[in-house]
Amino acid sequence: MQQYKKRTHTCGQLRASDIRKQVTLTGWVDKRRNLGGLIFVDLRDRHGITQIAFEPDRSGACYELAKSLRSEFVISVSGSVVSRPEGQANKSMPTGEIDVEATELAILNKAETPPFPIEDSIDVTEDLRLKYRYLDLRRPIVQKNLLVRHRAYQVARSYFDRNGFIEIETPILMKSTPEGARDYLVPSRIHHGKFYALPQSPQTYKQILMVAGFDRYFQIVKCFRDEDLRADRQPEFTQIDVEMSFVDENDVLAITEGAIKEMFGSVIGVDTPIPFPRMTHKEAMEQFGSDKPDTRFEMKVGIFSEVVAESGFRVFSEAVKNGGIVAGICAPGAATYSRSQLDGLTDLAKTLGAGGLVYLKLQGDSIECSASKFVTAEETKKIAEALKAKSGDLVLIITGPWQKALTILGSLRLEMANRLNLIPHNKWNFLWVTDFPLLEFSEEDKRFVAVHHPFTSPKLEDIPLLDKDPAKARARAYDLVLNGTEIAGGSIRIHDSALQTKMFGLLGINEAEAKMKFGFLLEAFKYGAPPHGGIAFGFDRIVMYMTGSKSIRDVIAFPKTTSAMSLMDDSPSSVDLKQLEELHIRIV
RNA sequence: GGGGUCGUAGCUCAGCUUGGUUAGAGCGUCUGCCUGUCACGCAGAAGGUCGAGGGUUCGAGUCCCUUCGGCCCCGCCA
Repeated sequence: MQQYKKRTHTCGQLRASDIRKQVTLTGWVDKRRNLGGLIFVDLRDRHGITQIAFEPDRSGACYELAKSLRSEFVISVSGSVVSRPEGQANKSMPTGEIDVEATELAILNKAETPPFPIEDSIDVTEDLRLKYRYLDLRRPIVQKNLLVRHRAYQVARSYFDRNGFIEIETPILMKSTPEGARDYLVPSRIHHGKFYALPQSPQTYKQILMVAGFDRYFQIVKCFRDEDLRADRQPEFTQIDVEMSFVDENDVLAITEGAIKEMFGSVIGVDTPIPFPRMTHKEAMEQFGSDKPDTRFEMKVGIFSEVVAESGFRVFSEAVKNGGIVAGICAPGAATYSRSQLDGLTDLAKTLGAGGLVYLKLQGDSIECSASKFVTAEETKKIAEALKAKSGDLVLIITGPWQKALTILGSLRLEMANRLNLIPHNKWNFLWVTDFPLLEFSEEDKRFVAVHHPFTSPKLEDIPLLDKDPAKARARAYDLVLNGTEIAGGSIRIHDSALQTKMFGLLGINEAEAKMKFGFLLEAFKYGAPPHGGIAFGFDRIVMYMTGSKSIRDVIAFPKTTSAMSLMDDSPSSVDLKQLEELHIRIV
């Protein structure tokens, strides 16, 4: 260890107005340029870069020491701020008008050559960045992302505080509950054979906080889900969790809109007009083939089942007869697609679960149909009209059950929009999707499962449907969508013990099981539960959008790979047998 | 669980189709020269378990099998 001079300024701070000041800077050697009799060093900290000049006649002994400097050495440099010679200013740098002419140099730590350069535009594989995350995090662009994240935390906290919300921490070690995502389990040492779970969300706790009378709660909180990963999904992620008492949907939506407006406005200067447009789940599906529609571009889905209900083409008529739909999208200007491109789209549709893909190519007055043997010219004309297709367009048609056919079309819509470059990247399209179905039938489990979660209230007018036709019941649930990504979701909850018990029954959870798994909540509801509802924001995704990142990993300091590994510290990892014994666990 | 794609020098990649001298390039690194560079310049050098294991073959970076890992997607994600 050595004594060294503490910095008087940061590396992004000095300007021409500081000339003749004696200063000390500390930081990392970003670049060194040894011109023989003169050495330049770019010194970097998180605030910026300042050029240090070492001249033999003025710098003396420290010039000799400067010869040994290499990339990423940590140094402390003292000297005077000088103006650069005429014509030598670097206009692309904020500090580019000055140099610090060194008179003292202390090497605080040497460094090995990093496996990749510490700069914004690097071309390396992501696993390397993740393995050396501490070096990746030195890169200005990554630091900027985390600064945006920091600003977003602060704005969110301030907003909810000002609006009367109370920040309360809920347990990380909690009871494992059925329903929903797979839990991460934590074995109990004290209680033989028993396990905690890490929260998928603080859902039950926040509802109980409402029973406790806290009225308005929020928390910026880690959630854990042991499911497969994606570019926008990590096993542990951060939510802004919100719950309010004595509210309806409009109250929650309004608070959320305020939060989003403030966050996007004050963190990245994007003005978001509120209130956001609303669309029912049915509308979203039937127009965009998605429950999180990207409305930055049109190419809406069109359903034309009635046009082809009597078609001689059995694929069409049978689909309608079986209660399904025939629908399509119109890709503008894609009639030039080659056979192999169309085969590629057909393959894509099939991997998404379609039986096949029928297409129409419109060129001039003629319409070429891939099923022209069976589909009449009259029918193709009507289909083209239904989708408002023009000459030069390509129509893609999918048949099948409502949900499935529309979902596939939704994927094709995004695929074609990407291929045809139809997505304007400067738009911020926020959108509420409401009136989700309450339940959906799980073929895997042969029972109904909650679309949102088991505590979501049905729409009041749909409560009678719970007995007659549960699949038709709609939920008091809402999702906030930004440019085709769900960034928040919530609902008005059930606050009545009897209705909650009924809901569990519909989900195939019998009374004994409900009591065992959720007894504490049902019990709490018996002691004066206020009507309540809330929402949770996908914080990482929001920051991803704010920073223009392509992956959630770019806005998380220490993310995991798509196989849920941390390459830097190599977790998960094996543990000592002794640890397992203490936990009464054996690996099989 | 499934599909796609990638893995060769510190890094980014070429070589693989059609097996055959000593596996190449750029960047970086190291050494020398160089007093106004900022992608410094010039000259030279070092640097490889071709992800791992097995197989076919006289011979494998190249062909086959298995496996590990990265990324994207489907399923999954109340």
